[in-house]
Amino acid sequence: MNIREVARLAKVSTATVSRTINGSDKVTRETRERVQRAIEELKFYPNTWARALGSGRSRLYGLIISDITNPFFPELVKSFEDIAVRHGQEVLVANTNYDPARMEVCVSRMLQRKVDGVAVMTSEMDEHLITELESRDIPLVFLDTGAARKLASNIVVDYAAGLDSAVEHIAALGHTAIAFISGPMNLASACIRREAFIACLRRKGMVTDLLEQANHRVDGGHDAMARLLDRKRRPTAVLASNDMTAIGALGAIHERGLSVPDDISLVGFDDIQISSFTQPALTTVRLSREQIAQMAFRALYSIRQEGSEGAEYSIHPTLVVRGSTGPAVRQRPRATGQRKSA
Amino acid sequence: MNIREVARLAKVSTATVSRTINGSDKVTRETRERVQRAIEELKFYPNTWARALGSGRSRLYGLIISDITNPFFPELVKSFEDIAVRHGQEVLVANTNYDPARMEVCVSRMLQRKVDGVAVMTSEMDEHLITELESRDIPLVFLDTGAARKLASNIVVDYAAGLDSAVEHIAALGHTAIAFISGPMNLASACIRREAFIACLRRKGMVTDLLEQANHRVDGGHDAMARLLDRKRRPTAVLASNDMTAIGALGAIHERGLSVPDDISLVGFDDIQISSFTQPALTTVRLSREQIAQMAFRALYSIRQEGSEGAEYSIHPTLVVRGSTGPAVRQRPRATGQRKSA
DNA sequence: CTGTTAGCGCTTTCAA
DNA sequence: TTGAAAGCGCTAACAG
Repeated sequence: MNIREVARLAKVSTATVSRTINGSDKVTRETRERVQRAIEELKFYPNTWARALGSGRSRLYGLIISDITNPFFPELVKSFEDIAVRHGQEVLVANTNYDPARMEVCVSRMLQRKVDGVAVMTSEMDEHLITELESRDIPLVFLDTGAARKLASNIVVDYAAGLDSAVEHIAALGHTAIAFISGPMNLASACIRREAFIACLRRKGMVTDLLEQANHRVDGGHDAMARLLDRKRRPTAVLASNDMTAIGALGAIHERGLSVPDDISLVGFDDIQISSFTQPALTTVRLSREQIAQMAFRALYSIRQEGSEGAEYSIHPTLVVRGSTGPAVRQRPRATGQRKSA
Repeated sequence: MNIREVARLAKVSTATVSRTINGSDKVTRETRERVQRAIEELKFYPNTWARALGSGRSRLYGLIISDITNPFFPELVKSFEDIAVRHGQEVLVANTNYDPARMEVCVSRMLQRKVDGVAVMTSEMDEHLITELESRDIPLVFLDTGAARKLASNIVVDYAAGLDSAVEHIAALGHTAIAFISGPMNLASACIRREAFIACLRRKGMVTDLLEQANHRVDGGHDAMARLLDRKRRPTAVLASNDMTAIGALGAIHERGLSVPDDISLVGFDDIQISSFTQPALTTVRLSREQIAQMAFRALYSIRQEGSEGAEYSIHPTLVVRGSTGPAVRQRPRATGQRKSA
């Protein structure tokens, strides 16, 4: 069944059916209604492929992420999909699995499906693949990578502000021995967070020797925390580069029979779902995936549909105080009474 | 740029280019190579829609899930996508958000994109929408819903076997007061799990009065566990209908100052990622999403590409023993030494 | 083995 | 406002 059958039933030309489908205003209300009745009667769904072929737009956006099983991404994907569908577009999700080589496959998939734009929400990217996309006039949007160009926008996250608020919070609670467990140093965003932390502490005139590196996963956080606990100078507060790391750290602390936040305060970054369900719930810096998704979609949409140029967008993470942070003064006898601080 | 340009550069007809692209064996090695060189030189990516239009197959499979932010689904999606891409197919993911009304939108999206098959991995489905899909000869595969038909396969999970192994394990540890926190009773799979538990306990001649209902989310598990702990007859072991519920229960137990597994043993269901990272790590019944995804894809693929009929597939969950289960005899002095049982 | 050509279902000028 | 008809890029049947 196709547009011709609808046309026949409605006694109009295929062009008129097409116009009706596309909401053209050059169709009499009467004709439109007749066509619509025919469409419903035949339960006709226009073939999107044919539409794409004819019109040159696929109504499809590509979304490249690292790994959907990384808790950071599902919300992002969901929000992106939501907005896209609301705008009558579809989404093609592709995982790179943190593997630059797979990035190639992803890009080729996007190219074959002739997407109307690609949101690259990962850092495993290859400059030459990006060029590939750009040379085909495909609008792009990045997360914290590169600069805005003619057809490419960039969403920059103000990590520094996020880290600052976390350090402020911790410092206000009287902590001075503050540690940082970073992510892998080959990841740009992990470096930025680490640098922001160091800068912030320096500004406050604090020592910044309590640094450990991990891998942004639970196991890495666990091991890094164990190393911190083995130091002569132990931290009384620990910031982690992301929540997964913090959750690993939490486990390591518990294993030593220590308490959070009585013995050690802990702050994460991202605010993934499970962070509200740990024991205690994690104080963390929220990086709104919904906001990122919205910006990313708008960025692509405005370039592709509204002819705008690429722009720079910025996102400010915000501190979410929950149960894992408390005063540094645990020596006091009434320390246990200060457990709940959220 | 299109197939014609490639043809021109390679000095062959478009048909030959097409054949080369599709790996037809009726092309001389020499010609094929010439064409391939042209393709690379022009960085030509065949337009998938035109291909779909011409051939009648979109090389696109639909995957309908409840909610990508539910930890059960990401792995499923990823595995499905992996297999699909490996077979040169693409995947269109759609979330119903547990809302039968949104199921309609999902189905219509699938229809418009002319997918080659749909994996319906959720239970919010509407019989008439399924009919809609079936009437268009779209291969389907369900998870625990309906029976196999001409163009529809069904993957059935042997919940009973899974629950059995969990109860066996718990019983072997000497527990007799075993509770079950079920999922929402409007969810078919939740009912099956609950019934399987009851049946299993009956078979062992145990009382089955320790039942609570929750919602398959962390908060529900927490509250249900709290209610169990308020009972005169307290359970020494608790099985949860899914891991989220168990994680909520874990929190509730800790809040009362009780220990897992010393005071209460806990078993989950599903084996989602975080379950290995709770404190203690959760003993649970693993329902392999990878297996589900593989079966689902194979089911669709064999119907669509190999002309098979719909079939019934079955999956057996398996027990994963970790730290949250231990002997019921916590009165013994050496109880603490038995903490780690994984 | 290769080329010619008629579609696939829809969009979009261009006329009417 | 509507219709006729020429593509969009590719596939596949048919001819050679």
